[in-house]
Amino acid sequence: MSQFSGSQLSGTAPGGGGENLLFLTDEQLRKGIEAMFFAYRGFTADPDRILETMDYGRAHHRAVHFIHRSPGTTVSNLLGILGVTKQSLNRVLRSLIDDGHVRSEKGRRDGRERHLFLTEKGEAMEKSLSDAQRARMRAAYRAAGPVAVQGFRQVLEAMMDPGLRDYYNRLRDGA
Amino acid sequence: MSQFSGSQLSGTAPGGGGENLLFLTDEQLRKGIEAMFFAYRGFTADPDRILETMDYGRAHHRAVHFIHRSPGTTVSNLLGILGVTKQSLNRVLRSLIDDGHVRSEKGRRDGRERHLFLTEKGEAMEKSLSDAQRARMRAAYRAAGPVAVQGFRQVLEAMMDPGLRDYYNRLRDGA
DNA sequence: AACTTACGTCAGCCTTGTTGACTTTCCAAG
DNA sequence: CTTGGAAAGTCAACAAGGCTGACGTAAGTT
Repeated sequence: MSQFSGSQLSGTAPGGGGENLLFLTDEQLRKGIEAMFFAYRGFTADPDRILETMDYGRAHHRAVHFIHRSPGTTVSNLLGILGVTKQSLNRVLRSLIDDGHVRSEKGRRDGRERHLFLTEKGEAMEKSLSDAQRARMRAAYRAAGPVAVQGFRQVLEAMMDPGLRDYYNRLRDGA
Repeated sequence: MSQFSGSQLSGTAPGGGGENLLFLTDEQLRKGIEAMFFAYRGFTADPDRILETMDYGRAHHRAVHFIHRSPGTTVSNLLGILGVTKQSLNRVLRSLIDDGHVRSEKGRRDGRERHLFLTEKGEAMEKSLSDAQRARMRAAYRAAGPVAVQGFRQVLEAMMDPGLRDYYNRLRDGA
């Protein structure tokens, strides 16, 4: 019915030479804030359900995701990405290593560093988690269409803190 | 430089009559997942900094946001939106009421219900929190442009759980 | 009168974050 | 070679914010 009431989203200034001057009312921004809140709930819901069947939490998922993404990454690198203390990360890493999901390897160039890898078992777990999460992403992408997806990524990127945006882009361009 | 490497995002099937058949590789979906993760960090960073100066956390922010949004909402309504237990919400609500940020009013039609409102003090706090959050949203929206914003909202909406999407749309159409 | 709903609250538990302190290992600069 | 500092691991203690279970009370509903 009133599905088009959503298109009060934005516009260019009247008589404003077509430049990028948006009318962003507090209400429109509030809707965006709520969209982030509700969408993030959906975003984490599927993996959360799987995780709780194996005594892990979101913290484990995050670690596993980024170790999968950057095999051989170091602990301090991971600390920077995840933005937690080493004590907090260590607890999570400890249980992942003890359960045989993650392997920690002393650095050859720099012996202080530990390089982190997923074991076969860990890769399997990562796959089951990310399959669930990707399924929802795929459905959302399909429903919204390619143009929307492009915009989605642009806004999210603009929302990141600069340091993390750099990290994100490094991943993006394949590292 | 390689900013156009991001446009491997999606496409329609070759020879596929222009329908909505997207090529969504696991890699592309993974980028979306990471974008959500990093963007959400940015999204909460500013209010988090303010909250910690007043002994509140994200849980308080969420409650205050939705009470501001729907003044007079009931406890059980809020429980549904936030997806937490009443014990958990009550702890947060208790402190907000004790500190004079929230007012709880016995329902006149149904005396079992408690209707929640922000006090003046509560409204002021809400404003300071949402000003910070909106500033980032506004910057991101400006940077990405109106078309991107439209897509951003579409994808997020498609990512929500159906129940929350309904709630979101009810808010959206002004309730 | 009996049942149900909405709310509040007590007690206890878990995860995941925090700080602070201390140790071991190891690279690198003086 | 020594020393300073970085990377990592660990111990202890604590807090926020989730959870379950149980119980009580007020107020509608049948």
